[in-house]
Amino acid sequence: MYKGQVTIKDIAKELGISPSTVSKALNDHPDISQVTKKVVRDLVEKWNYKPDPIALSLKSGLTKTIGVIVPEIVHYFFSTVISGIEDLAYDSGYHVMFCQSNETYEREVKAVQTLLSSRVDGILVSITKVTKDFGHFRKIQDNGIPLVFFDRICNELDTDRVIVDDEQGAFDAVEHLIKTGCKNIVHLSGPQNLQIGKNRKDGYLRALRYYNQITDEQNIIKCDTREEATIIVPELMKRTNRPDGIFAVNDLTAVESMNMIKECGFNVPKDVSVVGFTNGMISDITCPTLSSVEQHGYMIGKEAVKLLINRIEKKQNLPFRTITIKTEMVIKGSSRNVG
Amino acid sequence: MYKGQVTIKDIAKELGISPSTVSKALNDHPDISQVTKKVVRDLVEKWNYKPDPIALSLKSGLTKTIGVIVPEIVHYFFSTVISGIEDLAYDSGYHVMFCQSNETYEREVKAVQTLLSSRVDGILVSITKVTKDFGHFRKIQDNGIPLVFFDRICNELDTDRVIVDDEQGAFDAVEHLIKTGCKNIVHLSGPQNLQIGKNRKDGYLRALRYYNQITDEQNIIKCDTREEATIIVPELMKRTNRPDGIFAVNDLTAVESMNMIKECGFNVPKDVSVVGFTNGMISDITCPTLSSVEQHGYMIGKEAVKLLINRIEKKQNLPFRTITIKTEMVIKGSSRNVG
DNA sequence: TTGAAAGCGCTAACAT
DNA sequence: ATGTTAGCGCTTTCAA
Repeated sequence: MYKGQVTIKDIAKELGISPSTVSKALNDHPDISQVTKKVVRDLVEKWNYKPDPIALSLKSGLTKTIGVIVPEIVHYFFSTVISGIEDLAYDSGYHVMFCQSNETYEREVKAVQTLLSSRVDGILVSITKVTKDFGHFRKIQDNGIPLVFFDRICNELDTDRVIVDDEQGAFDAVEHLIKTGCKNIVHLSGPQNLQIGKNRKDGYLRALRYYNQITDEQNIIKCDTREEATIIVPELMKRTNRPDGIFAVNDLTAVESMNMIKECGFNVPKDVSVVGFTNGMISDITCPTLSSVEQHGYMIGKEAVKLLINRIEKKQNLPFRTITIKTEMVIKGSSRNVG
Repeated sequence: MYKGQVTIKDIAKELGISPSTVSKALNDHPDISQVTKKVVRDLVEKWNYKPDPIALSLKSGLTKTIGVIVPEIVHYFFSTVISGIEDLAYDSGYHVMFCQSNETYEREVKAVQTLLSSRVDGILVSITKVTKDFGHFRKIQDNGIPLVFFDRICNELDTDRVIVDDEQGAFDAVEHLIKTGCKNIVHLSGPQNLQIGKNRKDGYLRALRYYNQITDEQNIIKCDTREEATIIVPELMKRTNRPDGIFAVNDLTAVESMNMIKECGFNVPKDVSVVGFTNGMISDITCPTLSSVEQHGYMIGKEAVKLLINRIEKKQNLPFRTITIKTEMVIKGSSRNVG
């Protein structure tokens, strides 16, 4: 406690009443007379008394804090989700504690321990690309702490979830490529242990089938980082059946693909159209600008918090819910325009 | 408190000893016998007892939490700083609570209140572009809470600080431009109420003078966002004394400048060299890649936490320190190579 | 060597 | 309408 911090006792002593009367007055308890309430409130105002949240927590067992675990905040998508989380959480009277897993399993486990040990009231998680064991998340549930997954979810646990309509988003992206003339579309895919990786691939495949294009396993390549794109895309461009469209699982991979295509002497979008996923800041600053699937990260963050706080504050065992956020195909310069 | 959470009382009861003995045993108090300590530790292990941080906080008055206020985490620089903060803080047994000011004064004030009301042990701040009144920060100090500014500092308050050697970084950038043949270098500057804006301008001017180039007020233009660059750079390119070099106050402005230059029909770096500041992720994915000044955000975060924790844990009134982090000119594709 | 009791700031059941 | 008391989980004198 910081020196000089006013407590309920100080107020009580000054007013010559008991601490509990002060407490009740502040909580607008019906027992307390209007005059007393007024006197108390005035002094509270004057002395700028603020209840100690620590003491409150000790009494209630609640910390009014929610924990968040994300892979990396450098990614535009996660930073927008975090903004959504922050805004709604603070508006709802909750604090937020962040941990980055840095895409490693060990850090993710450690983050869970950290949040658990600081007694957060609930936890929001987007898992790493490499998480295959979910024991640490089960521990959260065993502790009776509400858990909500967003974007990169875990299917093995019963929880609330907020997901992006990845399958439809991917379908829309590939449909756009097909409608603008692409006949040989490659999908640079994410890891298939992540649901989002699978769903985006499924959307890609559904679009090809829907428009009677041939699906070819050779056209689905695991490639979801800049580094991988640097190696893989030049190889693609050397194929005899060179792709005329690329649907990448994220913006960064898409952008690096564009760069590689240009470096190989081809034009984007004339020779090859490229579409990314996220519609982040970088998609606006490349040349050409990158057509991409908007994910509405801010809204995902808000919905996830809403679900979590609801779970924290209602005692009843509500059934688990999964909220799906619609995507939006944003056409920019890296894909040919219709017509 | 979550149901089933083991307390010191449970341990005591099971072992038929008193809670205070358990407490002392766990804190390795010399009074307690080795046998008792062993027995206590074994049961603690077995029952997975963890002391309640809330109770600890109430006793000690310390929350082992530090608060951080940054303008926006979507910016690469701030997200790297945050990573540094997080890593060192957690390793030192502290939790971290983030707030974004979104570059507005109101949000910044609110963030201070939020952190103060959650009783953090210390606060780390990088101020907004528009902050001109510092009463909210003074309040932090009045509460006796250690405060450390980083990057965007406040000069009106006596505090510890971690800053980037912006002046030298800017000097290096402009020196590089001069040495590679630029004769008419424009500086797209940041707001001059921020020390970093001033320092980068000063470094720009010092380099020009050092190399006997003419300094011209017309060549210093307040422009530190993509939007501004979209308007300002095309105008620059229409000047009769068209610039052959641009030193931008940040990467995003630099990148947008490159795009505008290209759109006006000129080549980067042949006609105009461009250098940014931050050396963030985007500087690697543009064409050409962006030459930029590396700021070492991760290290800034670590140093800031070090300073803060030191201040929190030492009772003595140490003199305030300012740590300066060296920058590094990273030459890439947007500036001509020497020779 | 161990235990009893008080207290951190607050609330709430139970007096008065 | 107001006060007393106990207790949240833990530490820390002080007493045994």
